[in-house]
Amino acid sequence: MAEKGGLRKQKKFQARQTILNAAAKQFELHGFANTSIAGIMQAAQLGVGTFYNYFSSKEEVLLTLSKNLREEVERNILSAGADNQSSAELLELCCICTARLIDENRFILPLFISASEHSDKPEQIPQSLSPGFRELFKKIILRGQERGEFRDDVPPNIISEMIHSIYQTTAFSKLNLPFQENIRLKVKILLDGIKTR
Amino acid sequence: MAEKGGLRKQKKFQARQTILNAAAKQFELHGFANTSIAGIMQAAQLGVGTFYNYFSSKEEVLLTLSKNLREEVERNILSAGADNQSSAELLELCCICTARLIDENRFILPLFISASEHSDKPEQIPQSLSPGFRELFKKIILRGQERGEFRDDVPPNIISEMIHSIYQTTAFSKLNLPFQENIRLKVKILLDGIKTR
Amino acid sequence: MAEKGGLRKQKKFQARQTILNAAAKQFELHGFANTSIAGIMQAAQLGVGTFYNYFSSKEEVLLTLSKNLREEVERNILSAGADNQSSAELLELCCICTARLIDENRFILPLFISASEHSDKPEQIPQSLSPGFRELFKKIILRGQERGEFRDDVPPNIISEMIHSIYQTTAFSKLNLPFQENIRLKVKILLDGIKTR
Amino acid sequence: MAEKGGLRKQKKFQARQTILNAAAKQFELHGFANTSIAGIMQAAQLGVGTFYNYFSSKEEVLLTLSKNLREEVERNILSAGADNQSSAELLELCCICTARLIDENRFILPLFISASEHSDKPEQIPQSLSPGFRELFKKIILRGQERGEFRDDVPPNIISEMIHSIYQTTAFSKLNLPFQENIRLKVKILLDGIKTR
DNA sequence: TATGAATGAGGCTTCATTCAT
DNA sequence: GATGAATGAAGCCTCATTCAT
Repeated sequence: MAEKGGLRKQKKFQARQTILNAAAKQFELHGFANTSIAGIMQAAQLGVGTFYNYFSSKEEVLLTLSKNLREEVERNILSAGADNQSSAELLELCCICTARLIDENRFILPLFISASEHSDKPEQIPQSLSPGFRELFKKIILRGQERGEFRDDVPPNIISEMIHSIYQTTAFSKLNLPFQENIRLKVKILLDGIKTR
Repeated sequence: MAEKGGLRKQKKFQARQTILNAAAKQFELHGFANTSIAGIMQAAQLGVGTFYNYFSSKEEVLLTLSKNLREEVERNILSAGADNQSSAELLELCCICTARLIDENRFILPLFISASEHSDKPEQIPQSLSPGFRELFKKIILRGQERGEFRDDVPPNIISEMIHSIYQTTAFSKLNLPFQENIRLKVKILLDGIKTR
Repeated sequence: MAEKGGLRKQKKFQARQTILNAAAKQFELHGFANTSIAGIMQAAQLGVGTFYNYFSSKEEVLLTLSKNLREEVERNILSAGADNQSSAELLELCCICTARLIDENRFILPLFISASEHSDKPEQIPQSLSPGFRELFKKIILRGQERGEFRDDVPPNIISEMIHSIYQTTAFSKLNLPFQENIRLKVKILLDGIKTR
Repeated sequence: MAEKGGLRKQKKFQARQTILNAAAKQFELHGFANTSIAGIMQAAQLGVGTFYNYFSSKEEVLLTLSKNLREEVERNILSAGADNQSSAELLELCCICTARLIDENRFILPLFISASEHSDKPEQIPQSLSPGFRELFKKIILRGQERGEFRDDVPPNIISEMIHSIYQTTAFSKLNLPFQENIRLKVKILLDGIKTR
């Protein structure tokens, strides 16, 4: 009985996952606005109606996708932190680690940047990937400022926003440079810009 | 007869302008994707059909709006340049000037960033506001590198892309800080990050 | 004064003619349904509004064009008739003469055939070019029947309708045969079919 | 499950049929160009959107209607042929049989004749009903010419085109004569015109 | 009389959402 | 729970027609 329930739950979970994957794919291929629920479900090889057994809107799918990614990013970043490093080293480490994760899930980033513009229900869409991992950056920056490693004439929020912006726009970069390398260079400039001299 | 033609032309120009203004307003309020042509024309207090006497699509309106702004930005930046300044001063000046212009036309920036994602006809929408003013930034950066004022271990393209990113994302900033001040702080960090020590 | 009035009248007549010509051209190029009044007036190099100074609808233009052609057809046919010919010879002559005229104004024929199907106001469109020249054919057929030259077990109306049909459909013929020759052959069959043996 | 699928499919087929019938009716009543999709669906007592579950355009409906009829015409004609008849008898039989079928489906004929003129997408509309049944006529004519029953100074193509034209235009006849009788008389003339004496 | 900008009705099409099976 | 046909709101666009100049 429990087994059966478990199986059922698993099956349900499977369909949900199938939809999420199909949606991610379609979003990546055609963009959020140009992806219809019918399109997602066709890609998922499931009936249209099934969508509503799991989600109530396209926005919710996006939300879920982003939450998943965000959680993974955070998990990775948290596991990377160590205490005996300089704040600059720590921040660089975090930035590079984040770059790698984003690079492996590029499709989601553009979505976050612009999805709120696309949707009829912008209020349902978080402004960015940041909640969580932005916090982490801020914590490191604060640490650096407290230790006198980073300048403190600029609010930490500004700095973390600037890091954030690097990720957002580099995802669209037309320069002939790998994403992670591009990020690395920009982070170098930023770090030099905030280190106390 | 010429008078008559002139009057007509003037009125036509006015209507066009009315539509552009209404569109800008609506785009700003609801985003590009969520703005309908009917909505624009209602805001313009004109019939729906009139729209098509002036533009063939929403995309064309966006294009026009952006071209107008871009031209103004360029005009302003070009007139701002002086020769006896340090490259850092020059770059800062340009950045601040640009910030001011964008601040006064905020509606257009988000559009440029993400409009291509919104539209069924992305090919008709330029990727960003940059052509022109990005070039200017690059020129100043190069000048700085040649004079030994700026580090040259990072390609100028990367730096100008970074500047660009600052504008793009600051437009969405949720921080409790005026746009221009926000930009100013970030530019300060960036400048300190690229100045040779 | 009279001169002036005449001149004015002439000018008015000219504009009207310009519109008719432009309309004929556009009808020929794009078909009746796919031709807009704006399109006609653009081809005529005249303002849209001017159209309504001369016609009240596209249908009326078609009507006028057809009337003009019909009148020319009739004029030609009437001038061709002679009395000492056999009815068969006369009918053949008329058919060939008509073929020539239609061949020189091909554009109008397709219109007549299908225009009534296209229009919102079918009642305003004559079913065919026939009124007038169909009458003429009927007269010749009757003459032939009275003289015993043509079979009389078939109503003249049927025969003239059959002649009519030859013109209508041959205009669309995909066969590799000149229009007039094609008509000639069909008329030969028809004549042999109605001659008394 | 299979039952369910079957039931669904059946219902779907029914809806499709309903739309086709409604469309045929509307086409017949108002002509192809003057029939709107909304009109069709209103006649079908179905929602407008439902149309697009079955067809992608009015043109496709027409195409389907015509294909159906053509297939029926061909089926009937083919089953009518016998071998021991004279070519004239055979041709007459075919003509009358065709007349009957067309008479029972009058709406479709006018469409085929002129639909290409009506539509924005003429390339999608076959030029006429003929492919198939025109070929059949040609075959009979050739047979007659080879056996010396029909004149051979006129190409078979011309003759079959002439037959074709009879159907096309008789459909519009204003004469006070039943369609099939009208056709019969014309075919008599034609047969007498092509029989060798 | 000539003009052409303004208009809105009307057609087409898409798609999120519902609901009966 | 899975399905997919049905739906109609909503957007896009065209175009005949009007009217002020």
